[in-house]
Amino acid sequence: MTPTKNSAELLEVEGREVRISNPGKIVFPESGLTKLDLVHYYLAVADGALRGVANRPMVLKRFVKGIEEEAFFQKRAPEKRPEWIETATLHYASGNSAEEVVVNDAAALAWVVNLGCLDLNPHPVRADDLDHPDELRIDLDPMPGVDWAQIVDVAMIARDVLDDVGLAGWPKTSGSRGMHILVRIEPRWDYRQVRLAAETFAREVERRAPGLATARWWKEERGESVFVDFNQNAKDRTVASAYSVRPLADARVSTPLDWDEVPQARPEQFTVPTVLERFARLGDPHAGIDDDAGQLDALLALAEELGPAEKPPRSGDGSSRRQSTMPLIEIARAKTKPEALEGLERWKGRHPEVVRSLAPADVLVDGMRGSSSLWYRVRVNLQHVSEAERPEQEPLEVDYDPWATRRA
DNA sequence: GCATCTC
DNA sequence: GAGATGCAACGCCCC
DNA sequence: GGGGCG
Ligand SMILES: [Mn+2]
Ligand SMILES: [Mn+2]
Repeated sequence: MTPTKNSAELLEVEGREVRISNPGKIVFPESGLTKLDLVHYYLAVADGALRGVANRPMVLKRFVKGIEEEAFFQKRAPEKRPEWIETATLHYASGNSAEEVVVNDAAALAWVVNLGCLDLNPHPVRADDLDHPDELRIDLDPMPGVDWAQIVDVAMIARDVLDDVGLAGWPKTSGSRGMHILVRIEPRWDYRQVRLAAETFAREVERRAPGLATARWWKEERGESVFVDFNQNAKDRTVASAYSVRPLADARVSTPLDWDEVPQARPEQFTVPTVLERFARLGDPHAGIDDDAGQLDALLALAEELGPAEKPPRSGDGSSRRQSTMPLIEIARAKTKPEALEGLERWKGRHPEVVRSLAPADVLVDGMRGSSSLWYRVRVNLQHVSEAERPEQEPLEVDYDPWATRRA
């Protein structure tokens, strides 16, 4: 008799057999959570987790060596898969397509967790209508330095705006630093229209909460505010779904809330162990999310009323680069964050008088996705520096060329 | 994590 | 049989 | 076609 492979666990889930390889493998070194712990978590909250992903194609984000190692994305469903795994084929403007996994039951949930999936990232459409989202997603992204209280303030204002345009919002922590508000809509509008509705919504939140929230695309225009990331509603963009475990040391969960919990909630309260207990006690606050579907007419009418968003100024010279609305200079590009920040410190040393007038949000440090690896860029917004004192763009403090090897 | 390719 | 490799390539807006 | 954004 051939024994089943060394150290695998065969689970029976709703009459289907799911093999969990390396069940004792540690996924979260700090909290000690194993693969099998995560399978048990997802099965315990399956009613809620499936409400977030059922009938939706999803991108697989696989942490096959735990959260400390880099994950990879996989759009196409593995060719070898149980016959009960459902899929949907997405088509792109390029002519390419991808047959993505659709998780519709607890067994499929266990199967994707075994593949190394942690957070689940479904599209805002259902498999039976891939061109018309049934979910508008309000993605509240705090810029650096923004505290939780400000996110809550923006969320409550967002709720007022939703109310005014006749829509119901379902709030959850993102599991990272921000919040998501899900809005169930009738699948009557295409991606372009849903995104326009989301952008209009974002502009209205900014109008009602100036300084707290922003709908500005360019980072240097945002300041210390909550970015209402309307672009998350574009085609081929996904969001971590309800009850997703995020790849942070404390195993935080994107946790559905009731609106009356929002003011008191803190993201770090909701982790795999605490959400297990909470779900057993309260069930899913989003249980009613599919009972009603809203209309985008009011938001699209407002879009018409407001007209196009303010366009950035034409670049005066002949260069084909966007001209920033802000006096922005680039300081450094480097392979690592410390290297980039050293460059920033040297620059500060040379311009002490300028540093005194900089606001925290005037220093922009971004991780950039290069051809293969990550690199870092530092920019400074000189808006608070008097024109006479503004240093010119200088040669970069550190100059890393992320394409150096491949361009040759 | 796993199928697949190469030695 | 052991070891290496691939697993995404988008979409949007503006020069 | 590329930069910036996610
Ligand atoms: Mn977000
Ligand atoms: Mn976002």
